[in-house]
Amino acid sequence: MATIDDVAREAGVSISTVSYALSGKRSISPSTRLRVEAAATKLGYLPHASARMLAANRSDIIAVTTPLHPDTDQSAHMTFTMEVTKAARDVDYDTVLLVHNDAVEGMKRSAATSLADGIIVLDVDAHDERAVLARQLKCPVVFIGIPADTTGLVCVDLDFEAAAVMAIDRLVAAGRTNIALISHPTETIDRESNFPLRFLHAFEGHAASLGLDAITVNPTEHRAHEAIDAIMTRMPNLNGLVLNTTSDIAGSVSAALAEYGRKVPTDVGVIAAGVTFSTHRFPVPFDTIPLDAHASCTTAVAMLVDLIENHASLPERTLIPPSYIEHGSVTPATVAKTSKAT
Amino acid sequence: MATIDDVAREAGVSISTVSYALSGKRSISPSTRLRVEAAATKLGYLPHASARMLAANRSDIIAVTTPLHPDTDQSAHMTFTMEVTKAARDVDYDTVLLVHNDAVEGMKRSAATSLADGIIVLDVDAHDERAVLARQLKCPVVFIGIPADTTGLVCVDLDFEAAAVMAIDRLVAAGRTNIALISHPTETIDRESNFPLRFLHAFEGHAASLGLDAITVNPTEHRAHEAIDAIMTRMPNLNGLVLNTTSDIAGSVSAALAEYGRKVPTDVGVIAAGVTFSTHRFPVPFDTIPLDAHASCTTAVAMLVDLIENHASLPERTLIPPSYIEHGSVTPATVAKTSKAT
DNA sequence: CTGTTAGCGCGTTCAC
DNA sequence: GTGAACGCGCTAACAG
Repeated sequence: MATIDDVAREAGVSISTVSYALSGKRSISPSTRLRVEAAATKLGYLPHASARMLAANRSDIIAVTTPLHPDTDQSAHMTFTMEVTKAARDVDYDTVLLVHNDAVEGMKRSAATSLADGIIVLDVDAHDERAVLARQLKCPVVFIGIPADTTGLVCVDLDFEAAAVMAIDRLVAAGRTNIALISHPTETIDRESNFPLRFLHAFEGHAASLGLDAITVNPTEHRAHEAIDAIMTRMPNLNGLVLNTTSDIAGSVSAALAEYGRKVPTDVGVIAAGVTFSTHRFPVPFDTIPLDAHASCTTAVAMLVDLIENHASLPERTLIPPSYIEHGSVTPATVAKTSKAT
Repeated sequence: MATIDDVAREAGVSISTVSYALSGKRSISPSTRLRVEAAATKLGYLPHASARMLAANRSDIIAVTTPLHPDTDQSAHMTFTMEVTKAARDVDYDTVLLVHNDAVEGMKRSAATSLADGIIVLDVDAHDERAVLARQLKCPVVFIGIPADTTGLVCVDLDFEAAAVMAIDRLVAAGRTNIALISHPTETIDRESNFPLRFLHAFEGHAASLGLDAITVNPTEHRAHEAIDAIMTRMPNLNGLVLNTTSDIAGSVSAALAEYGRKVPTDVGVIAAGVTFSTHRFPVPFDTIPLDAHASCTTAVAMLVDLIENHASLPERTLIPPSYIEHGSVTPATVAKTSKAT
């Protein structure tokens, strides 16, 4: 409501003095600054958003594209969108949402009209059309997720490869060398969503390099039973299980194992890796290597702001090192019932 | 990149002619309009967002506040946020997200800086601080959800009372008069989230008016077993069940009933009412009276735009009539095993 | 170094 | 169909 004019009048100074006093872009004597600040507070002055955008040639808005694939976990999208928004607010940016069929058109529009200063891309496919677009836009873009070709892009993600290695190493360290992976449903893999494949390949590669004959399964259902059936058939002496899959499937793993008389963690050590959901509410909580939305989004936003404000030159790929959260679902195979490992 | 100046020069007309030709706010002779349009297309002209906002004194942006209560269903939030965004795009508005602790401050900021033309409020509590704020803001606000006091507000929601009545009537029509309601977890009720209470009260009121001694349960867990235990103890001859609860609980109802040897729909007819989730993936899909995010959000956005563009005077409460989707979980009690009802 | 004056950014819209 | 005055804040250039 109040304009910079009102504040200037109230403080008895010129408009530009108000601007400088409030932005701090030039030094102003303490006395006048205080008067200006007092006037601004008194009048509840906040600069008109569009006027500031036009004059400063910046909107302080970040656009977020979140395509909604029917198979992907809605709550995971929500988490990332919210985390980006919170991270953006922490550095004084707002976020506009560019949804699904509007994603590509929205990116163009946002860049062409200078609606947003930069763009965050979520839920990235291996071959994502938004990657092609990002290369032609002069508007800064940061991807959360890694497409197949990262040339000329800036991408942030959990180091899924390291997470897969960490999961195997933890199980092996606990003496569990008959290991299986339940990966994502086939429909997700088929879409070439990028991280399930990265995890799967790293898992198989690391297992092979250790001489383990680990097996992997991609379920078609939304519960674990089918996957566990397949695993138990091929590997009856299973004692380590890695879950890089949906919460529906992970949540029913304990029940599916129980049908074979196998318990977690005594018979089978279980690690959920590269997942956004928490296993707190599961019958048995699992050790988790989280796909930490907070970390990814905070990093991505910080990088985008660096691009916007400093025209920074950033690496194509920034991989966030995995962390390990223990919940007691991986105990040493031989002394499982007696004590914790040393 | 291209400005209105470039288009004017390219088309050989004045700036204002370009503006009128493209906005359609005044009639322009077809020949010049075509030249202007051709020039605009050729140059890929789109008006600079902040310039248009400043000149038109409208941002074509709608703010959406979505506080994140730890107990509420993330995917439900996602659904509503996305539906609002899609509905807004359909009428040429973008959406900015105002998140959680930022919700109240964000509403003030958005209104004071004219960042957004209007505000949509999601996840409304019975006593929501945002209702108080909305009354002082001159910025149009529409609530999706109904707070206790709607004076001076504009609110949209499913008619939960009608949904409760519909659920009971359906069960009664199928000859199922021993009816129980599984309501939301106590933590949600305690927060006075508004709709679970509205549903609960309508359920109890309608049951009483029909002379049924229906019972209601508020679970504390995230699965149905506890609730079913409580119901079966008090009403061993249960034959109708209404679910106005979370997807976790609804999803385990069939299993919990099975522990008492009761099957759906032969022994117990089940209706999920006022819920956002789908029961497609449940072991037995349930008849559903959906809390249709699409309908609510489309209506809310249409009303908000009406407020913004026409300063419309709208009713405090707009209740969306419930609809009923059959999945075969309510069959007549006496002929359940033989045929469908007539 | 502090404060002021003046022009700019880009569309919209009113008056001619 | 056109010229020009806005809308509001930022900032370079200038003066004290």
